[in-house]
Formats: sequence, C-alpha cells, structure tokens
Amino acid sequence: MEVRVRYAPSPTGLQHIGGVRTALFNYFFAKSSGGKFILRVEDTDRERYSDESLQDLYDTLDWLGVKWDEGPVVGGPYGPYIQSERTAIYQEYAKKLVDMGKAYYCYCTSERLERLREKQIAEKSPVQGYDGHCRDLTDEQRKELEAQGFKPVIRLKVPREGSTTFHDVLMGDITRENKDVSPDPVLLKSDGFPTYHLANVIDDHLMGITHIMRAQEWIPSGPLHVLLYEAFGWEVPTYCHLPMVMGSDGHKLSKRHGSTSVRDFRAKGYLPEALLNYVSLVGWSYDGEKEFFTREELEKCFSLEKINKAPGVFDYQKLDWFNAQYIRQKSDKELADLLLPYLKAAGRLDDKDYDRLLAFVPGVRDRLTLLSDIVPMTDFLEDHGEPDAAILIPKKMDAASSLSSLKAVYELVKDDLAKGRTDDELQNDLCELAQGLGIKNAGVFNPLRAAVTGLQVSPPPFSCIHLLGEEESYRRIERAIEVLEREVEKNV
RNA sequence: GUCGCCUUCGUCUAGUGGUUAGGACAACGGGUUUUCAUCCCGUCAACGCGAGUUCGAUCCUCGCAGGCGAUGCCA
Repeated sequence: MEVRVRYAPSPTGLQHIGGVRTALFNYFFAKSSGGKFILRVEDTDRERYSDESLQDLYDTLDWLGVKWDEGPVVGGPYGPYIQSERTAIYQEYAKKLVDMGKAYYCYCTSERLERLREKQIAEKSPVQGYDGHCRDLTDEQRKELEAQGFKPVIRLKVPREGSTTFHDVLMGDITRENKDVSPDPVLLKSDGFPTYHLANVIDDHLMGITHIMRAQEWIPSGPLHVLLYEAFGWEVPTYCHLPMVMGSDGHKLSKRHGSTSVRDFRAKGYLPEALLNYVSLVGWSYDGEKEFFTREELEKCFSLEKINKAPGVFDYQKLDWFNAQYIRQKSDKELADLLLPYLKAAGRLDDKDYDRLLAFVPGVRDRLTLLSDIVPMTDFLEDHGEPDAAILIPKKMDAASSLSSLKAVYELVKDDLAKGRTDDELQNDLCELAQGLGIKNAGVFNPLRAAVTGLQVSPPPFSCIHLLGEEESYRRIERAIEVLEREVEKNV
C-alpha cells in the first residue's frame, strides 16, 4: 500500500521550528518510502486565522525546498485541501454521527461551561470537563431550547465503560480507559465549523492518509480519534507520535527561548540547508556519526525506526555551527549573491558594487556564522576620518618604524595590484618585505589594516581594499602616512 | 487532581547481556596565524534511583523519583 502522509498546520501564526520538524519528518518519510506528501490547511479556528500565516506556510516550505504532492495551489484528487472549504462535509458527517446515536446536540452556553470548570477546579474534582448535561435531552427539550434561540454544538458520545487502545510505531500500544478520554468533546462548533478532532479524522480518512505523524502532545487525544474512526466504521491509520522540541529549560520551545519562527531564522541569515539539516537531527539520527545531510539524502535515508522517543532540546549553538559550515561550502558567487541583500538593506552597497563584493567574499567566508554578520564586517566602508596614530603602530614598534613599514607596504601593494597580482602573491610579497625589514608579519599587515579600515579588527586588508576600491584605499593609506609623519615629528 | 508518555556526557545522539560506553556541538587547554576568525591537536564530561532475573546488567522485569504533555466551541 502506498504511504500517504500529511502535514496539517493551522494558519494561526508563523511557522515555527516544531511545526517544520513535523513537516520535514512527514515529507522525508513519504519520499523515502515512495509515497505521497500531502499539505492540508486546518483553518477551522476562524478567530485566530490570518492570511499572513497561510502565506508564511507556503513561503517556509518553498524556502526549505519541500514540495507537496497534493494540497493547496497544486491540487490533487482529494481536494479541496483547505478545511474552511470543506465545512459542508464535516457538517454532513457530524449529522450522520448524531443520527447513528454516537453524538448529540448540546446547548450549554460557554458561561455554564466556564462555571462548571471553575467549580471542578475549586472542588479538586477527580473528573474534569464536560458533565454530559445535554447528553440525554429529549426531542421536546431540544425543540424548546432551539425555539429559545440556543445554537447547539455537536458532541461525541464517549462510552463511559471500557477502554480504547491504539498502536504507535514508536510507543507501542497505548491504552486509555474511556472514562479518562476527554468527556464528550465538541465535534462541531456553534459557528458550523468543525473542531480539530472531527475535521482531522474525517480528512485523514477521506484523503487516504496511511500514517499520522504528529507531535507527542497529541498522544492523549489518540484514543479519542480512534473512537471517532470506530464510530464511523473506518479503518484506523498507523500512528507515529514524534518527540517534542524543547527549549533549554525543558519546556516546549517558544519565543522566550529565542527565535522560533522560520521567518526570523531566515531574516538573520540562516541558510535553508543548515536549518533543514539541524532540525532533522533533533529526534532523529542516522548512525550517530554522520551528521551532514542534504535534503536529497534525507529523502532517501530517513526512516521511522531511527526516530527517538525522548523529547529533544533545540540547541541554537549547534544550529549556528551548521550554518557556518554550510556558508563555508558556498562558492564566491553563491555567497556574494546571498550577502548582497543584507548589504543593500544596510545601505552599504548597491548592485553596481557586486564585483567588488565578489572580491571581498573570500576574506570573510570563514568569519561568518550568519549571513547578517556581513554588516558589522563592512563597518570600515564608512570613513571615520583620520585614524589615531596609536592604532597605526603595532606592538613593539614605534612611529618611525611603522611609518617606514607602511610606506614600503604602500608602494608594494600599489605595484602588485597594478600588475594584477593575486591576493596570495601579494601576501607572499608582503611577508618577504617583513623579512627584509627584519620585522614580524604583523609589522607590515597591521599598519596597512589600520590605515585602510581605521580599525584594529577587520577582515584581511587586501579583501578590504578590494571592497573599498583602490582609489579610496590609497587615499586612506596616504592619509595614514601623514598621520604617522606628524607623529614622528612630534617625537623628535 | 486525574490520565498518559519519557529518562546515556551541559546539549543532540550511537550502542551492547561481558565495550577503554563511540561521535558531534558547547566548554576548557595547546598549536598554526597579520587582527578577528578559520584550521589542527588535546582535555573535561553520561548510562536517574532501588530491587529482581543472570556467572555478569547501561541493555531484560518491577517499583520509585524526576521531567514533559493532555485534561478548551485552540490546534
């Protein structure tokens, strides 16, 4: 039988790490077993729904390179794939359940429910939840309530005896006494929309879903869903509850732990391949040794058996490490393309500066963790005026020796660049110069760095010259030479 | 409260009835180096606790503790 799995998010907020992990595991499982990955939008909560969230869902999956075989936009044989377009289906099935005596209309107001809840908490009642007030209403009572204008919901009649068991690929059999299953949960809300439980079960059945992979927070509603499948007389799919993703304090990952939305990560300059790689490794492993995986590899080697049962803490530092690793794998051009938008946004560069950026990239590649790190690394582009003599003079050198070093360096750099020498050749020449002058390499490189950038910490000086342009660089070097000359005179 | 799930270095994890319990991130130390990084080398560091089964348990069983989750006209 063909594997059919789905990712069924609710567009009530930005896509976050936990959701993406679930999406990825579903997607990889589908691909690795030659099945189908279905996207379904569970927008039944009209209060919290937003168009922005829906767009964010599409953007996120696109960015990660995850393509759905069936779902919104692409369509498919079991559409529509957006639940708000399927309300008639849910209403029909809910009605069917009522007709079969497996569900009933409930007219309780939310005020009564609220009071009930407060009372149960105050009395520390062992049973919590709906008390079945409307479970056995007669037709007359119902008619009267309707006449009074009460809008009913439909509740599932959960058996009060017996127990329900479902099988989970990871967890094994999970059994729950029916009396402990959520008491008579609402299936159809008074606004005519289904609740998650109803819509989810109906759609998974109608769409031929074979495996339900979702976070472990859903385990408690497993028996409820099974009860629903049984009420309809449908086959129960295979369950696989995924370990949760936690923050460093052991609680469910949330904003207070740092960024959680993919949009944030993306804006900061995380690469999709890094995020995808790292996220795939929380709750899953291949052999404990290999840890670099492309999306294509995961599409082949992902397997349910290697999913971990225990919840995992999301490690921001390790994500950073992965990101740095992936940045280093980029070619000059790829990286320049990725970096340019950040520089443009910061007002540092323009499209016309692309070639200079390209020449700058090799000098910063190993220094980047996030793409956005490029901005502080180009601080030197802004001219901060005449540099202090102090930063032009390396340790264990004085103004005079720094001056002669910088002068010699200047001549050499100008000469080499005019001849079109590479950075490597330039570097060799400068090292030889240092030897000739009888000083350490720092004695030639640091005055140059300080002269060009006005800073003591910067990317390699040649890279900076490339980005700054020779004309501006030489202007700054000449200015620095003047500063040192004055300093020497002062000391005489 | 009730019900359920989980438990190997700080973190992600591998692993087995007999192993020096392996890898990665982090941390720490050293080396290379023109700053900052990178890179290289090394160090530290784990089987939650208590019984039982067994010649032998990290691994099997039971109990306990701790953690997390659910208990909504949210998903």
